[in-house]
Amino acid sequence: MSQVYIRDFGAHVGKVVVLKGWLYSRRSKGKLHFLLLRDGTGIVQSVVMKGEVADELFDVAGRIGQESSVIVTGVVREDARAPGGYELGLQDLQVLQDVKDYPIAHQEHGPDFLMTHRHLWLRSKKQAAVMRIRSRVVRAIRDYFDDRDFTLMDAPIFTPNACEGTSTLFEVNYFDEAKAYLTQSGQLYGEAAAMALGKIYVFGPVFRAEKSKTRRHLTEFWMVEPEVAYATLADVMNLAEGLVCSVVAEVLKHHRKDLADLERDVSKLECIKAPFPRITYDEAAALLQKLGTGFVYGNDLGAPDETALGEHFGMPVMVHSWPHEVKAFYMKRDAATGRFALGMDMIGPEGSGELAGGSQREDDLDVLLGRIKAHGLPEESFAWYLDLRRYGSVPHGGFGLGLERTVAWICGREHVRECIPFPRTLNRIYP
RNA sequence: UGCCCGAUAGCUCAACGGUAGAGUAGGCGGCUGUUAACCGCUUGGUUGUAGGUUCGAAUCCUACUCGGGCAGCCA
Repeated sequence: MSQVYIRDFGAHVGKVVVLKGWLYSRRSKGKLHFLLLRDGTGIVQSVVMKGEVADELFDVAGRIGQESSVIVTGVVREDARAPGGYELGLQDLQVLQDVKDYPIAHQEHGPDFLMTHRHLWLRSKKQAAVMRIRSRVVRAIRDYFDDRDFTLMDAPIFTPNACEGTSTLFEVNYFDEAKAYLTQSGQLYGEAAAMALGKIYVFGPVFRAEKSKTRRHLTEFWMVEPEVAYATLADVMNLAEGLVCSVVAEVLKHHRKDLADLERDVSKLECIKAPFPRITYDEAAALLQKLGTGFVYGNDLGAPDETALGEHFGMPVMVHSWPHEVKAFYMKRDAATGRFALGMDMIGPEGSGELAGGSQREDDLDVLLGRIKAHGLPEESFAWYLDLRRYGSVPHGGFGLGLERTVAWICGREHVRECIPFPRTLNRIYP
């Protein structure tokens, strides 16, 4: 008789099993207790009937508090009245710790309270479901690239200077008198890696010190950044599209129960199939005029514009060929006019915002050098990056996909702070 | 950083110038199939901080602190 996880109860009907977990909640009815037990893989109802167990054990079952740690022995039964279809007929109960006054109740709580108790909030059904899906998304991302012979090339987290020269960076001390910065993107290192190994991806945490406080922002978040030698903008879009389709399919395949617990409308995910709409910036601008978002041509897309585009298509939409003024210095421009940067933003549906951004990179040494000067960036800091254009430069490109925004979209969560175990935001670094 | 909103019981909220209340959680009791179980009783408060107006302030005013939403910036 050994431990069986709740997830596997269906294969143990009629058998006596041991469940090791915690008391999630209880409903008592006189000579009958219904204990909802959780073990990290799910929640199951355990039935304790007076007369079927020792009186003292029955009393204990009716007394222990929420989140008490318990080891329970019982018979797995199939029963339509039980949530999830299975229940455990309790025979023995061992209490490791009887808990009093667990802070989080089964009721509405405010965000500040929940975030302060994040270490406990993770035990709740929906949060656990989000974390399992997050784990699956990471796995699906890695599988996608690994299956296509990409090499994982981790970029450093300490960097000597800004990667893109735009975002506000977190500054840290780096030994005596030296300053270092937490990376905001592994892209430039990814480009070096792609020149060495052809197809690579960087996957790790990045840091942004901008004082953004919206439901789409974290100061520390995870980003996957593939980079491919000899790739064009179209190749980059194909890769991003394939990745997102694969991730959504994997979540749908393995997490129906979690999505149901999250009350996610899965029809919104089941329709996510290639090809995604691809429109130029100019086409997006014309569409936004028609949709009446107040968009001004020449600007970057604002949050309301992104939401409108996502609503209009009901699919991730890739907006490409941007006025170069609104895009980063390292993006290549179109050969015909030189007006447009060969960049793309993938905008998710349902208000999830920009899920990914990528581009074909500028591969000409002199052009890139000119851009660095024009942007007032310190040339010496980019010496190694310029070497990539000096020694065997080739067309190449890649994108960065925000993990938490992707998870938030798939899980139907309003806020990205629910989509990382311990979020770091403008106003919070505890717990 | 700008604009807006909020802070009252452990938690979620009500009371909007006149004795601070409910639900929930906790405690006690009842109930043999509950699904946020239900029923009865009950503990629980320096109304975020500091000042001001007033006979009287949770309520009106000012500042501060903390938090939330939106925008900008971005993934």
